[in-house]
Amino acid sequence: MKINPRSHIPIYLQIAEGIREAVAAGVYLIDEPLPSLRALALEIQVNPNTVQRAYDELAREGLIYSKRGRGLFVAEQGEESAQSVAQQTIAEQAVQNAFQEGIRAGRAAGMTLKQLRSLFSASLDESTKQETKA
Amino acid sequence: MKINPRSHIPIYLQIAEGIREAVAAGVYLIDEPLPSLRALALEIQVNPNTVQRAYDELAREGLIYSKRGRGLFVAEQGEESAQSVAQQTIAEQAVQNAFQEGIRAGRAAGMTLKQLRSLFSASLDESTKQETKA
DNA sequence: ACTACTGCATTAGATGACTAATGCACTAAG
DNA sequence: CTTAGTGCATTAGTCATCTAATGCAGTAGT
Repeated sequence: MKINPRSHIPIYLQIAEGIREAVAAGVYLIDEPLPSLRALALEIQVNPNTVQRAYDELAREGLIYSKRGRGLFVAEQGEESAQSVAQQTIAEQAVQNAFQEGIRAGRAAGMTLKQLRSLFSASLDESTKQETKA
Repeated sequence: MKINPRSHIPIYLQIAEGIREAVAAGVYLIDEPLPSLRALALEIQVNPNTVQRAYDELAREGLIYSKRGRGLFVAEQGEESAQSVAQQTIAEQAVQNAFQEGIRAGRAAGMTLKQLRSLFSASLDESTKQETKA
């Protein structure tokens, strides 16, 4: 798993995404153990609490479950859930943060919801254009 | 001007919006003085620095200009800018920048356009909710 | 010059998000 | 029972954002 400590995206969200992708890819199977807090923390050179927070996030999503003293495991609906939601929740946080920042700025500037929606569509068009010239 | 100190929207942005609306409504005319920092601060029961920050924001947008020792004044393009474009040019860029950042992050994570639109709607709901609480 | 107003700069306090340090409680193998 | 592993709770440190306290510097009327 690759972690960028200098990213503006919080480490715990990067970790969560990494696990989510791995589960979706079938690296960890249902009811099989995930890397322990300390093991993963050691691997990516971060505090176990940060890994814990990532696992908390995934547990809140129902992707995994934990047994005290045992370890962390992929939940029943974990794999499919990870596949469908997959890379949605890392962004669900990061993307929504960006969106809300824009919304906040817009509303503070007196924009209506309609205007904001219009701007979003325009932004979407802009982005999809640029995508083809890569 | 109505200010909600308990809103999640920073006070200085609320003030900026209030001034912007007033300028757009023709309450303050071109090259006419705006309320002084302290006067406005006293009126809405807030620190002059907070008002200053609001005026800084508007000055950065080109809506107003300041003369040290004299006061703050509506810029030439201030009124029209506030009416038609203002909330749709400078602010538009800021908003679109935020949106596109979110879109970029989302697409990098493999999201579809549909998912992005859904997330945007969710963000919009979130933002409008928090606006009314207390 | 004095005075009373301006905007502005510097500094500090309050709050929230993120990460780390440390220790507790539980489980299982020996 | 001891031990080495587990997850988890508590606390603290760091950083950015927002707001306030205070003082400086410019302008104009008297």
